[in-house]
Amino acid sequence: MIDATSSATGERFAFKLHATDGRARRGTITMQRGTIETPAFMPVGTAATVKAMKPEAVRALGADIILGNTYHLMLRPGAERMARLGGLHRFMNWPRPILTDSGGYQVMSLSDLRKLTETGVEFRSHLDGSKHMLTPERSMEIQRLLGSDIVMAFDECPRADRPRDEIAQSMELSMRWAKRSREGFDAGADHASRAALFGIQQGALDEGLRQISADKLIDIGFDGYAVGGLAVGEGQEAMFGVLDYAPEQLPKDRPRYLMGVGKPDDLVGAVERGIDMFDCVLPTRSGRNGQAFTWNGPINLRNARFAEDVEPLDASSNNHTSRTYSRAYLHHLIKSGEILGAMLVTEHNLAFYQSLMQKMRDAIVSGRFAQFASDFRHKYFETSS
RNA sequence: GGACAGGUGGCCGAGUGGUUAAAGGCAGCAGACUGUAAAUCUGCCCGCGCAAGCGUACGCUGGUUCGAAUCCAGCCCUGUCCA
Repeated sequence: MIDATSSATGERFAFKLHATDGRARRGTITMQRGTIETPAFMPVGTAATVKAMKPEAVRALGADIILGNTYHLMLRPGAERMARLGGLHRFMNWPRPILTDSGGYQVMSLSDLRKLTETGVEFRSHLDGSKHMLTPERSMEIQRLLGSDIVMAFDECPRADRPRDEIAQSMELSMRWAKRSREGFDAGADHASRAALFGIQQGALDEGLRQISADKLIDIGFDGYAVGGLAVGEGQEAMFGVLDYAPEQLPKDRPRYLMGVGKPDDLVGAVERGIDMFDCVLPTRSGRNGQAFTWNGPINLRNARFAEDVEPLDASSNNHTSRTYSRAYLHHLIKSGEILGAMLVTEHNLAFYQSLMQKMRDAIVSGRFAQFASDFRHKYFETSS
């Protein structure tokens, strides 16, 4: 039984639902390093940094939790070294909760550099070609050495366009790995008494496979449940199709985490369907590439139309950067390859994402989520500003 | 005045007889990015045309040749050096 047991310094993991509106949920996750207001967006900090952002600035924008990555940190600086340095939180000066991905995504994204077997995955480092074995047990150990608060089970994230029998086999493998992840996590008793473990549902676009996967995960028992294997090229319509049933296949009293999603309109549609947590590289990566998210849709600040646009990105924002620097200036910085351009647009995008989550949380509490979603889409998909 | 070196598409710069509307880079104009191998990647980039295609192009003028950015002559210009 995976209960939200207390330890000496407070609750290990507790999820409380405060309000629902349709299928949308408003809740709070309480952990020793802090609370997480849901629906939550978690900025991605793969290599012990939310790129172009100081951690204190990430926090100031409203993030309660960020992501780290097992695979990348295993290669550099190394899990054992990280442990000697006092763990990821101290290392990067982020004292709040950190969720670490298990390396499962790299099984797909680095598919040319790895060999997959029942035991696990042998990676050839994209940095120096050295060989590294990642198994469910080793992934759990690395995440323990990092000092992760929310540990993700080690899974295989297949492309959604694979044939059904391949998807089925992959899902079954991920479920066997989920069991081994559970056992590996529990073996690190001291860490397990402070951290949480999430399972990851697979099954691509197949409702039956998704159900089997959910049942197996529930049988193993996790603190939270992720919907994995989406936003990997299937398109929003297909993704929403899965989200019409997948969240309800998972326990109501546990957080549901949609991994790797997404665009602002993806987030709205997913919250609408019962998702509580998200992470995505889009606000940070797009920020570095000159794309800014606005309430009137995304804009590409490289475009010539912004060269003399004195308007800020969002005059109504409570974020200083968003309402201060002109589009013309950001256009100039991005086109010039100046570091500050990446920093400012990243900050704006993260502020926009956190603001979007805050608005969704407020809308759920006040029972007007459907109206909010409708208004959001109306503005977002109108002709852009 | 003389000796070398050189003048290529917005810029830099390959190309030394046909496969060249002319490599590559930059700049420019767009697009993409979803558990980060990404401050990255892709497309367009002489004019007209939806296109097939047509027209104009490698300092200028003339010549050699079936064919010239490429060879020859004269001229103009730039750089370095010598007087």
